[in-house]
Amino acid sequence: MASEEELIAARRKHAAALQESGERVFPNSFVGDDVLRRDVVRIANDEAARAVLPGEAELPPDAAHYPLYGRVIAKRGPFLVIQTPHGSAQALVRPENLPPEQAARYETVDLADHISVRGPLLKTRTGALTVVARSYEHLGKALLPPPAKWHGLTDVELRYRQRYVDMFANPDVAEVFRARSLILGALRRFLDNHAFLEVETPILHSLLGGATAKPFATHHNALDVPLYLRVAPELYLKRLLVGGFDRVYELGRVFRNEGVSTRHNPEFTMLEAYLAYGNWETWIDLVQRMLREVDSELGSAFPRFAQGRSVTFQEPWARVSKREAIADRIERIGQNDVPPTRWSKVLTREVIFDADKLAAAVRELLPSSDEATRDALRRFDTYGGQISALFELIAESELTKLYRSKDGSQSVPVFVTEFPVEESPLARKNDDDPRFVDRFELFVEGRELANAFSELNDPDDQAERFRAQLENRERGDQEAMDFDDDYIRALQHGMPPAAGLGIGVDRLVMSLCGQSSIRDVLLFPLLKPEST
RNA sequence: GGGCCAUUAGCUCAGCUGGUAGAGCAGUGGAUUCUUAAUCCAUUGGCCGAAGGUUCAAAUCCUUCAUGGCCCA
Repeated sequence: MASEEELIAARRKHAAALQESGERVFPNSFVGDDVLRRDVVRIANDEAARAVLPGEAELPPDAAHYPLYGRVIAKRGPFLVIQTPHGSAQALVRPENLPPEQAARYETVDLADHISVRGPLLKTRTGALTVVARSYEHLGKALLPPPAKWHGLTDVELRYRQRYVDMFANPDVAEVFRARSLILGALRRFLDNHAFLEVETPILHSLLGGATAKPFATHHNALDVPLYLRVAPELYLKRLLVGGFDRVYELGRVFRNEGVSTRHNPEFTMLEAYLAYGNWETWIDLVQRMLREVDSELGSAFPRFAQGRSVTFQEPWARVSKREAIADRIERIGQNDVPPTRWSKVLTREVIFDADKLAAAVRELLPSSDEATRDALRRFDTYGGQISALFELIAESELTKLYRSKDGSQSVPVFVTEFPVEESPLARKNDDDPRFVDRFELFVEGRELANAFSELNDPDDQAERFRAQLENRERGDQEAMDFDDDYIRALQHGMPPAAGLGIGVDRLVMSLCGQSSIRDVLLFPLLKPEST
């Protein structure tokens, strides 16, 4: 008997035997004592604490009994290994030491069942802690067989589709999600401590805005209106600045109707925070302090995630304009594996910083460029647009090589500034150079992790930008924003000078926990429906 | 959207230029009962992702499709 059906049949047979013994297959009367259980598991995994346990010979007859309950993950001789949220510990179960009806129930135990034992603690001959079962209780049946104990579950698709199995079969996986929870808590703690108010704004939007992205469309039946799942909470959060909340943040899900990849999931978690009476440079300071605090908290609770990382948050971060980054990238070819580029023939620092010379250089290289490069450079026919395109084409991928820690062993986070006004429809223009907006993006390990800018609070300018978005849409841009009349009205009531920050929380968790795929930091990443 | 790779027992994997499908774990029966992937003996278990094609013969070669992974856009 060993096809899947037969494996299940064997377990159902055990379940039936339990039932006949007078026990429920899925009882619910057990109440755990997690404080004591936690102690047991702590001692089991702490060599110094184990050392003082008595051996079986010196076990006093009145020794205190401790509980151990959870999922049975291995049977070794007379021992059961029991998995708990705090780690694993083992129990020594000798049927002859149990009341007969409990011994009979122990006969029905299968791997992956939930059980509980109570008994004194002792040190085995090999120095391991064991709970000597003086009582045994069945708590719940697993009707399906668990994955192989040694290899765990490695089939990636099965891991994502059956995350519940992945979590108990691969304890490292569960650890990432505990770390994720801590990171979210640390972000909240930092913002709460800096007078930010956590708010919740609508996820169902009737207008498309706050980011340029394709939305998911849905429909409200009773009102008979079309709705979108939000692509960003931005415009609602800024309405709150008008309303008089100086510092707000929202940590929540946004939805973008795009492809999936190692860096993209259609729903992902975004932190957006807004502060009034400050500007984008306020965020340069605050976001460094915030991420360093989060990093430190993670490092103390989960040291393994802080070790061997390719990026450090604790050393000074880099800050460069896109023009400087392009110039650095050209000038440092050959250093630290920065590769050559055909653009080095026409680009020098002088050319990059001169609109006319840059345009001439682009004209020179454009005809011999591939299609993707030509598309990128033609997207915005302006100096700022070309700077932005060149940054993405040649500099962005090299950031981790260009900006390093003091000893060169790790990359550092990089603030990239200088965004053309055309690609920042909600950001305030720079006072000295209106071709650009007051904005940065933060790159960590070459991935865009955060984005911040001074908020546009001039309603007339904002209305202009919305109109430009509508023109983009007429030219076929499916990601263009709607014209939001109510948002303009809000700005007309006066929004204080302000700046906002957005952080891709999933990408932050990826960097902090050393995970290379976004699916490894999402409990249930989007997959195509299982075929039947 | 493009390229490459994968899909064989519940899980993890072998299976050579084509010749009737294998192991470990798990399961079952027994032994053992201080083990650390427990051990020992015996034993069960397969639509070889799906559909076509080539062939005397296909897990193996070809085509298409499905699902997933990695890289690129």
